[in-house]
Parts: sequence; structure tokens; C-alpha cells
Amino acid sequence: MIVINAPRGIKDRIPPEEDQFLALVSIAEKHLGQAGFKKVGLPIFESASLFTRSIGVETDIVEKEMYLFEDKGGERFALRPEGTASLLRLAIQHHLIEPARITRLSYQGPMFRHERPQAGRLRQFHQVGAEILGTITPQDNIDLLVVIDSISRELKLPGTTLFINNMGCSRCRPVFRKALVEYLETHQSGLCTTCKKRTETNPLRVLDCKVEQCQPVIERAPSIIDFLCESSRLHHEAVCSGLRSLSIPFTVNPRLVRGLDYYTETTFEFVSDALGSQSTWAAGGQYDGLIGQLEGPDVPGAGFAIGVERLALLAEKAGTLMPAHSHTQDISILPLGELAVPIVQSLIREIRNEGISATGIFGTTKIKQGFKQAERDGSRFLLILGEDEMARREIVVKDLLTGEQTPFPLSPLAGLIGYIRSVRSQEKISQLS
RNA sequence: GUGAGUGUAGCUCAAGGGCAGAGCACUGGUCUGUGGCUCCAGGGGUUGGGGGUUCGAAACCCCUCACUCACCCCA
Repeated sequence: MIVINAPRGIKDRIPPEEDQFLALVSIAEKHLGQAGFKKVGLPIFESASLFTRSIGVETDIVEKEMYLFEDKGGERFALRPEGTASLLRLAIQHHLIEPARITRLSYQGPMFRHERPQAGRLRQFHQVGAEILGTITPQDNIDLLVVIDSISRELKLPGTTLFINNMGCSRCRPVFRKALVEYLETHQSGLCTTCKKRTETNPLRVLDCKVEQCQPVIERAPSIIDFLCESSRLHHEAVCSGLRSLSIPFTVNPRLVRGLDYYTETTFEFVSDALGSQSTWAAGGQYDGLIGQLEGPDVPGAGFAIGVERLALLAEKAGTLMPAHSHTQDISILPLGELAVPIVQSLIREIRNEGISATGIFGTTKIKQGFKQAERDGSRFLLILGEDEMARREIVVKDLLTGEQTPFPLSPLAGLIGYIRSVRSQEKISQLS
């Protein structure tokens, strides 16, 4: 027999990682809630066609990274590679989109892409995402950036740059695309083999190529910003001036091309130089045609997703990850002798009902091992119930931090409960200061 | 999908052809119902797996698997 390990690219979270991870998710959710986003629960898998129709058939995500499977009825499903398509499906199905109004929804959970894992890249990773649906203004794009920026500030994320671009709209993007293709066709000799192919299939992606050979061609390529129509240009300028007046620093990057086909107008990426080569920790943008493309009302939307594992890497570097508490449990209780066992069991239940965490130590009657187990439990207190204590109808409470030892009556328990609570609240106060 | 690097005790790592080791962790004792510190002792390994070279392989060669990083791509 061979031991079974987690599948490649899956990150197990062992204590205290999971607590830190969930704390990070709830910090992000707190900021989203303050910005008026209502949470939705999205399924882990969807009809495969949802993603091919939204993300784009030519993209790597759809072409080679989806986890596809058939159920017993022969239906084709995919583990979701991203949240936006799924959220839009939900919003359309339940008629949550009011064209004349704004709907703000957020989601959180694992996403799946079959890629080679590396630093900051997993096959199962988590995103916290948000979408604004309805009549999108530049101010909505700015608000998305404000939310991400406030999360970044709370966590004091190191080395972050915000890159902004505008992909144009349904009118001006084709004009730019045509100009770009013409330019690329006359400069084929300067391009790498994949970019030669991309000239046909997905010319905008050439701008994002990092191959050394392509850089001179890319640098002299036409810039989307120069091709924006009047309304897109105003949109772009409104976003930029809005960010300036909010003192949110940013860099316009006309070569910023997102990997999903549906983006129009504003797109953005938050990049940190404190990550490895997978340096984008949050990204998003506007999508004018996508909702209509999924047979919903023909209105735009805009949104973003944060990569929680990447956020965790940054928060750890910043020292703002929730600290691993020294005491994760309030008390451990050690019964000494058969007679003490049932008393301890009912005691545990009573104590837990008071909102105090407690476990019993039933595997040993050696007091020394009891202490060691209490430490492993992460308990602040060890309660000992032996024959002497039972004779006196008492239980001994040992504070493992101070070494202080106090007997309390077994009934009523109020004295013991009050004592634990007072020490615990002092502990919390000292942690805050 | 491609490339490079690394796989030795639960963890971090030594040993670079000649007896497989240390620190931490774990168990017991010192200390019979009072932990953390000290000191002492102990359990733990087919050196990722398979094959080859050799009198002899953890080490050298081949294959394979896994992990890591990078390309690609992206959160």
C-alpha cells in the first residue's frame, strides 16, 4: 500500500493556518460589506458551456486548464475556474439584475485550474470576488479599486502597484484591433512563434508577451489609449482623475491585457513585487457585453477577484497575518481514577455551555502526562479532579501561565466560571494593547 | 505542456564509494499527585521507488515518481 497524498497543486491548511486564512477572508468580506456588496453562495461546478461562452474559447483557461467531467446523465460540467461567469449565471437566473439600477454581489470560495503549480499558483485556490451589475459608471470602477485599496491598507501589503488600462468599447476596440493586426503583420519577423500565432487568434495578447525578442516590436506597437473613442476616453480620464483625487497611486499600462476575453473599458491589476513571478494578487475590470452574451439583460458589469493565498503570502510578509494565539483553548480537565471520569464528562458539558472551550484528558492517569497534554491542547488552565478533591467536593484549577493553583467548589460552578472568564478577558485586553 | 533544482528519522539538515548521524520533536527516568529548565536513557530509516556499475552505493549511471522554482499563463 502506498500512502495517499493530496493531489498536485492542492494546499492543505493545518492549524493555525486555517484560522489565519479564514480571518483574511473575513477581513476582505468586511470591506465588501461596508461597500454594500451582498454575499451569494455559488456552486463549485457549473455547466461547462457557461465558461466556454463567457471566458472565451481561445483562452488558456478554457482551452487547457478546466477540470471537466461528465455526470451519470452524460451532462458536461466543469469545476469553476473563476467566479464572475458563475455569479452572472446566478444573477440572471434569479432576475437580480435591474437594468436601471445597480446590483452589488460578492462571493468567496475555491476555484480550480489545471496548471503546473509554483509559488503563488495552485490548482485549487481561493478567490474573494465582487461584481457590480447594471449601469456602470467610471465611479463604479473607482469604487472597486477603493475597496481593494482599503483591504491593501488594512493589511499593510508591501510593494503593491496598481496598473490601470482601458480596453475600449465595442466601437473603438475593433478599430484598434485592426490597426494592431496590421502593425503586427508587417513586423512578423520580430515576433516569437507563439506571438506569430497570436496575431491571428488573439492579437491583444501579443502586447502582454514577455519574450525578449518581442519587446522592440511591442514597444512601438500602437497603443489602445490612442485609439479610444470619445466616450471611452472620457471614461478612462474619469477613472484616472477620480483615483488622483482620492490619492490612490496608479500607473497607466496600455499593454495590460487580461487573460479573459470579456473585458471592455477599464481593466486593472494590483501587483506586488513581494510575491514570486505570480505577482498579481487582485485583478478585474468592466465587461459590457458579457451579461447579454449569457442571455441576461444587455447591461454592463464590473468586478474583481482577489487571490486569497497570494493575499496570505503578502500579509505574512507584512506581519499582519492573524497571530497564532498561544492559548487556543481555555481548559483541559484531568480526571484521576475511574470515579472522576463521569464527573469530568458532565463538567465538560456544563463548562462548554458557558461558552468556555474545554477538553478532557482521559488517556492517562499520570499527572505529568496530563500537563503535557494540556500544553498540547493549547489550554490556559488545567483542572485536576482526583480522590482528594472529590472528597472535598472541589476541583483544582491550575493556571498554566502563572503557575497559580486554586481550588473551586464542584457545585455550584459559578465561582470557577467567573474566575476563568476574568482571566480570559484580561488576556484579551493585553493582546489588544 | 517545457526546463532546471531537490528528495536521508515526524521536522530542519549532515555524511560525496567503506559501520546512516546531529539538533528539535516523541517516550521513559531524574521528580510515585504538579508541566515548562537541567542531566541521563530509549524508540524510531528498506536514504522517494525500480534497475545498473562495484568486493562494497545514501553517494556514480539509467528509468520512474514526488516536491520546489521558472517558462507559459494567471488570482
